[in-house]
Amino acid sequence: MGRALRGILEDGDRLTLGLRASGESAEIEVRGSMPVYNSDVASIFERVADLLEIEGANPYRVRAYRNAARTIAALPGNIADMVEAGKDLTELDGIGDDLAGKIEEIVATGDLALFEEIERRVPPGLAQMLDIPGLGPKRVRALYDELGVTDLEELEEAAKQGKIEDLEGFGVKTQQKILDDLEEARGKEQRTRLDTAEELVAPLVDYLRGIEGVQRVEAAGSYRRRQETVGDLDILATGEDGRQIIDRFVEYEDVDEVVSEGETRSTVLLRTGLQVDLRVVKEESYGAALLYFTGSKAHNIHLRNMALDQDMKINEYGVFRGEERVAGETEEGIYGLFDLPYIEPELREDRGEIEAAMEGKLPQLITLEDLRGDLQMHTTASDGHNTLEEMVAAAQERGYDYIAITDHSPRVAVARGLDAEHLATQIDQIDALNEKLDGIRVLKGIEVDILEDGSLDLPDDALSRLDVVIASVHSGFGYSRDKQTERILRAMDNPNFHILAHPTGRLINERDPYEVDLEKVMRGALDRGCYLEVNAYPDRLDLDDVHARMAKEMGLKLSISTDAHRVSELAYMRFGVGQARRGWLEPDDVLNTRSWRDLHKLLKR
DNA sequence: GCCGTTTTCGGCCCGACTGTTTTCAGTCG
Repeated sequence: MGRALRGILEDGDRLTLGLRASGESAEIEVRGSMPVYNSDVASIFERVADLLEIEGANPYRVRAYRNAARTIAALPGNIADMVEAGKDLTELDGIGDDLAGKIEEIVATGDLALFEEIERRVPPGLAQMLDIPGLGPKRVRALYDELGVTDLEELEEAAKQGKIEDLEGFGVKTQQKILDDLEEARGKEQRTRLDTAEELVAPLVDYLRGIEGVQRVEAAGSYRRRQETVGDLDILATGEDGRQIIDRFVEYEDVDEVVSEGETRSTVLLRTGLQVDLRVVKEESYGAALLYFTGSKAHNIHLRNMALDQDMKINEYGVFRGEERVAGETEEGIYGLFDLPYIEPELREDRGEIEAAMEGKLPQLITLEDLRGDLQMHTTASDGHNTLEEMVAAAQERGYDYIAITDHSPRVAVARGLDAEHLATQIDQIDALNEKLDGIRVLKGIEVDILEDGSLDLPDDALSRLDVVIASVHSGFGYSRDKQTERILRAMDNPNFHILAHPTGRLINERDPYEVDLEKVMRGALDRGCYLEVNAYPDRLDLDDVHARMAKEMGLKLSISTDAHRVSELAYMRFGVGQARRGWLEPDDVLNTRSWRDLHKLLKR
């Protein structure tokens, strides 16, 4: 097995499954069948970049590896399949002849000779030291050269012995900070889910707006781009006296530690450990600062390069031609300078949005208001917390034209799934309810389990009575990619199957997606007249943005549904819409933007 | 290592804050 991939596979299911399938030694089985994923290639390139940087290599060469890693990680399709199909990899952003060759090498061998070569010169443990805030490539290099530190353990040892403070460019404070950060890293922090971030942002933004002299406050960064998780919160405020605003900011009651504070920016840690960066600019720079602080970094760099081509310069204060300030009040004004329409924050990932804007081909992104119904929710009949009537009342309040009630099937025993008999009872209840209702239609549905062999967990004659059949995988997460893919396609063969729910099964920060060939699943859905779901539940967001876009490009329509288990969760729709927008989806790409009449036609197979 | 309506060579985004520096390097976003 490739050395570089060993770390990735070690604790995953793939290795175990390979063993089970063949009964042979792991070495042979894994080498013969081991697929290479985009994340494998991206992670090798990232690690090469880290080590090259520590080595003091040309920074632009380092950047080339990072750009390539980013490009590959964001590809909807599988890079190994592209190699197999003989596609020209140099057509990808930031991939030239050299990197194309290296990708082919990784796909063919699972490994990269260059990577092993660098690892012989630079201890690989040094790369982890880059994750310590305040330690960059130069300092890591110095720690290695001067003290012989090669990994985090030795780093801690050196700091405890007080060896670091004596190094040139280091001091007592730096040494103590390293110790503190190592301690904190043991608490294992991860990125914060978007819904958690929302809870923290709202009161903080309120507080900032209440500070004297503050004109505007906006949460920017990945939060504004509606990324599924945020690494930190970037908040922009406008006002004349930055120092005064920052003095009040660091007094916010939830601040645990002030990392830095200056005239225009400050970084603090909240008690949850979440980092918050506040940037204060004058009102005239609002647009430029919002653009800068919203990112993504790649989007900004792209724009700044366009500015350079036209002898202009973009920074967080405005756009300048020589000394003259030519824009900066609004984001629209800055985009307008380049003859571009406004680009929505969710698109700003440098995944082709600037090119699309130039050609006038930006998508008209779906909004919350476009949705006319919600196609997945649960009631007390299975594992929901509210009754059928309560869910319907809440949906009416949201102004929906229809909702689908989709309780679990029997297989999900913990959820007290409905058998055919209980389902029949619910069908009668819904029929009776619809008689009385005005302005909303309750669709009879189910979230039926896809069993191990790809059959569905309820008899066809029960399923055929329903308006909407959502099917999903709740077991057999460890199946091989091929087996999982076949299982799902087989389930879709059932003519009652409408929508595949949470298609990868991932739980953000908790469970990785199961192995499945999504492209094949999507192709299969297209062929059979089935659809996939963007599950809006903030722990799931499944499909994610990249795969939602992949579906759109294949012409496959998706539903956006909350999977609500209580009335309050119907409001999760905003998270699903955020992912859909990041995936470039327009109203027409989404099933439940349609009237029930039109949706009903689409569900006929 | 990539890339090209000015370039196949010579560029490659830009500024704030900290700590250790006495004029700035390193890091970060």
